[in-house]
Amino acid sequence: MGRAPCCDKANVKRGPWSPEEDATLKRYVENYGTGGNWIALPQKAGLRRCGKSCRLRWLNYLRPDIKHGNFTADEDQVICTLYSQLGSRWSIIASHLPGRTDNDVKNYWNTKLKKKLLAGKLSLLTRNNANNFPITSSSNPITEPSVPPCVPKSEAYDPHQLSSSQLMPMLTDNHLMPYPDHQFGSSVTLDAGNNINTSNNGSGVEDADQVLMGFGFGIGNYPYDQYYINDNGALWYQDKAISHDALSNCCPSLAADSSYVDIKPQGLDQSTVINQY
DNA sequence: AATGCGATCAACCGCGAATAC
DNA sequence: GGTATTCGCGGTTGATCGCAT
Repeated sequence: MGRAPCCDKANVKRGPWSPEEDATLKRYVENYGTGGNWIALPQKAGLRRCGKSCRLRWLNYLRPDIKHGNFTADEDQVICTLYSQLGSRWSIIASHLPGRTDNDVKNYWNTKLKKKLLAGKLSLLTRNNANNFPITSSSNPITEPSVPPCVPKSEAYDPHQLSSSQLMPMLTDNHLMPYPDHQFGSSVTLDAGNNINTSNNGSGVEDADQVLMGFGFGIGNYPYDQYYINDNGALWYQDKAISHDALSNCCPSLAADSSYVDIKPQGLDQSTVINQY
């Protein structure tokens, strides 16, 4: 047996809302509220609409203090930063932008912001703005390292946009050190205070684009799905760490960052790096 | 002026989560 | 504890608009 439909599709109107319908819905919600039941609302309000349609119309268009269009540079940066850390959690991203709806942010990202980034016209995740969000690590940093914020600590860092062809040489075996016992993954959750928490999920798998974007590398199609970047800037792929030499070749200012952990000459293993730095 | 096409964005759909019974 | 109902979310669709040809 399939899922019961939320309304009688044959008897509800679909498509764009008329000004009269908008006025009816607005008047009803302002006078009586939703009553905690969107499904029953259209009948009470005298609308031939599905309850879900009413809810969407109210939340995305009619409710007070909604802003449409004209995203600012600051808002761009917030969206990029949070997307790099959370992925397509549009409702959470929108909650950091007063007056913006998840639908608006999603549309803006899909139609404009993504293209801006691909064209290299927008920088991603500086350390300063990364620290503006209430992101905390929820678990033991040794066994369950956090992913975001995954940027080095120096204030002098400028985000880089690297093409895949620039990045790939960093990720070849010639530049990697093997640590076969360690693989990490993470998940992102919200706590009761609506703070973003990251934690290990045990899978050892990350979305490569997401973390690389968080590191300032821009969007690309990287054929890698297992890596970890620690809070101090050590960049790992699968169970290996990228060498300082490799990083110097394609991302000099990041390699020059004094807080970047160059583990190769020191012969450190991953847990030591995480413990010490 | 007519047509084609890409960009935009409002709206819909289906699913999982949360809640009610 | 199980089932039904509702909510909220993210992915997708399709109508509309503006621009190029």
